[in-house]
Amino acid sequence: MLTNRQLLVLQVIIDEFIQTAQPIGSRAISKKDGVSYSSATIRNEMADLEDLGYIEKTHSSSGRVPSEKGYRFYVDHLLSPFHLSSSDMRVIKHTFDRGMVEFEQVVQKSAKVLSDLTNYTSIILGPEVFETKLKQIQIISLSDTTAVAILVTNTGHVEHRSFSVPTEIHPSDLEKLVNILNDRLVNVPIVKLQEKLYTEIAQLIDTFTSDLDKAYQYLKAALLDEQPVKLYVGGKTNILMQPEFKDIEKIRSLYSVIEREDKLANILRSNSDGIKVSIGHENKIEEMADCSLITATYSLGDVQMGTIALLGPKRMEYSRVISLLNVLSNQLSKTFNSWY
Amino acid sequence: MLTNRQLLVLQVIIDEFIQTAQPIGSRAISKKDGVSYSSATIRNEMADLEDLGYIEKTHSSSGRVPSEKGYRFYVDHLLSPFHLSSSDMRVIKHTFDRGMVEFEQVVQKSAKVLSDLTNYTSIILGPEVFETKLKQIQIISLSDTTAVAILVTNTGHVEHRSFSVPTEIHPSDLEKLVNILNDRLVNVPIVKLQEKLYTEIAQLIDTFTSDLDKAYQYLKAALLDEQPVKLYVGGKTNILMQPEFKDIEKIRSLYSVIEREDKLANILRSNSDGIKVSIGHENKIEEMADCSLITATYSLGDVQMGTIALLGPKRMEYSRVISLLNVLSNQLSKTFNSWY
DNA sequence: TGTTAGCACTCTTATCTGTCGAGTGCTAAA
DNA sequence: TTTAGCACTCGACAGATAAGAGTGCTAACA
Repeated sequence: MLTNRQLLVLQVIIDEFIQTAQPIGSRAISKKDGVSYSSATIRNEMADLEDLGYIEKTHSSSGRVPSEKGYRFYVDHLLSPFHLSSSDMRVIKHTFDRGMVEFEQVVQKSAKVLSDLTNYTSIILGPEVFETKLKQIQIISLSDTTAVAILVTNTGHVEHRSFSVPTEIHPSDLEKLVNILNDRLVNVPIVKLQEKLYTEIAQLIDTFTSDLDKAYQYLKAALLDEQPVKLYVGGKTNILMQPEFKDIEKIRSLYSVIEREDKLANILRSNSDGIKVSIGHENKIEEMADCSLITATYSLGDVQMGTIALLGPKRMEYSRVISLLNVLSNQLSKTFNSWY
Repeated sequence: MLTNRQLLVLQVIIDEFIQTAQPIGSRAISKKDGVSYSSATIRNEMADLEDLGYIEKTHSSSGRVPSEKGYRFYVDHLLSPFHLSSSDMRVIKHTFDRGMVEFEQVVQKSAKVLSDLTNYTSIILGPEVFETKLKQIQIISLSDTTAVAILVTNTGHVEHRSFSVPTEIHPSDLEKLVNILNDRLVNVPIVKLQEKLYTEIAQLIDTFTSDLDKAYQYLKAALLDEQPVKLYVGGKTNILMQPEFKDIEKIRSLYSVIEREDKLANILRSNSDGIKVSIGHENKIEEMADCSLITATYSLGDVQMGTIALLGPKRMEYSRVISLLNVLSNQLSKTFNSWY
């Protein structure tokens, strides 16, 4: 168990390091407001904190910097509830007040606000098709040989696929087919689509002409194409401003992760609920060992819809960032719930 | 007018510098295959080339590097027609052979191929709405208060907007409205949509009930929202590998441009036809003064559809890159033309 | 017993110095 | 016209030195 004084010292070190990114010396701590001990006393405490693994030296005669264990402790026990500055709140309110009606727009603006306010990189995982249901299928012929299929979900999400139509398939067949599909598939969860298409519908189709079957084969291929993950990243270049990333190699390896949207999406998805903080090596991805990732979820009703996250150096303004994510995830949930 | 020997020396310097990124000395040139003069002779020629502004020294006793004027001359006069290696061709063919049917997919894969093959950053400007025509408008109600409007163009492009519907608007009104719109607007160029909506349609609506007018107001707002530019960027991190960008400041300023999609789109749009090379300060954007940008266009029939570009250091493999862009822009045009 | 002052020690950082080598420009000879 | 030779320039690199920040330890003090 840490003594009160040790807690104080640890807190000062981390608070200070978060601001300056420089190792903190005993003298600097003893001169801080609220600290009434001499530098020698502080030195003793620091030696103990180092033994316990909460802080580290960068070299044998340097000041101390927080270790990952130190950050973890800080986040778990030392975080004071933070009140967002009124200017922060104003910016957020202002963003959400201008009555946006489109999903992408809301998410994109949110990502921008987040990265602008924090100078970190924001990542938002768009709504999963999970639990969303099919509202309608439409097929529109563009020419004799091409058509575009449009799927609309109950959340207002639109997916579309162009596909080529062999000339031997008659437009009326397509139309019939779409009617069948709409009959059978409306309100089916998107994740069940594939299954339904392969069993129930396939059987039904069999009872019709072979022309219809051919049309079905084409449409099926178009509909079941893997759907890209919707990921919105804001402020990618903010990372470049952080002094811990003055090394090009680090930037390169980190960017190589950020560009891999599928990987990133998986990481974000792993957060089931609430706010989660991953510090340094707590991140499963080796390349993110120098970063912290803070994720929060937003939802539609009771259904979790997506994830919103901030990626920055381990030396993050945890308190502020967590408050911001809280406010923003609530805003997102509120906005979406107001729509449906 | 440059002598043949000067041409030779200039060519060797640029070829060599493109490969090594190091200043080239007279001795290195004289030892090259195809050069049968002593280093002293080369030195004299180099002094002349420097006076003429084609090459520069990095310091008073260094080897020479090409100047922008030198690159310009190289691109205009010294470029030998380059034949793509068979492996390059294979990669491209392989990408386009797998029967893609969707616009976004094709463009995205193209961007990836380009950046992978060159280790530069590829930028593709998606099809402009210019000249595309409206194929169909659909409105699908999601709930009592929300609906999504879908526009399909003759090029298979799909745009959608969610919007909220006040309860006083009856679904049947919306339906009527859509029928009117489809009647009047199908085959109207997208760029003319706004105009038409404001004049012709507005008048027509006036003759109906005021309910319809209200629905129209809502729909109009949804349809006329500014449409985002479609820009696909591949291999952003490739820039980090170039030795000329080992300085973080340069990366930051360059990335700040790449992230500004609207700005980037404007630059690409300025290329009207064929292949265009912008070297260093020839780029209007100050931040791109250390880069070269090579753009090519692709088209549907006679109509120019979009632009495809590569961004790299001034020290680019111009010959290969130009060939690649040629092949790829043709492939794109061919693919799209085969669809419609 | 907890706290503090003092001091030797360690390590980083910046600056300066001298040396080496690559490359040039010029001159004179072939 | 071409080339060999040579003095000169400049950057890169390796030590050397000094300054400064910070520590750990010991002894004195309350």
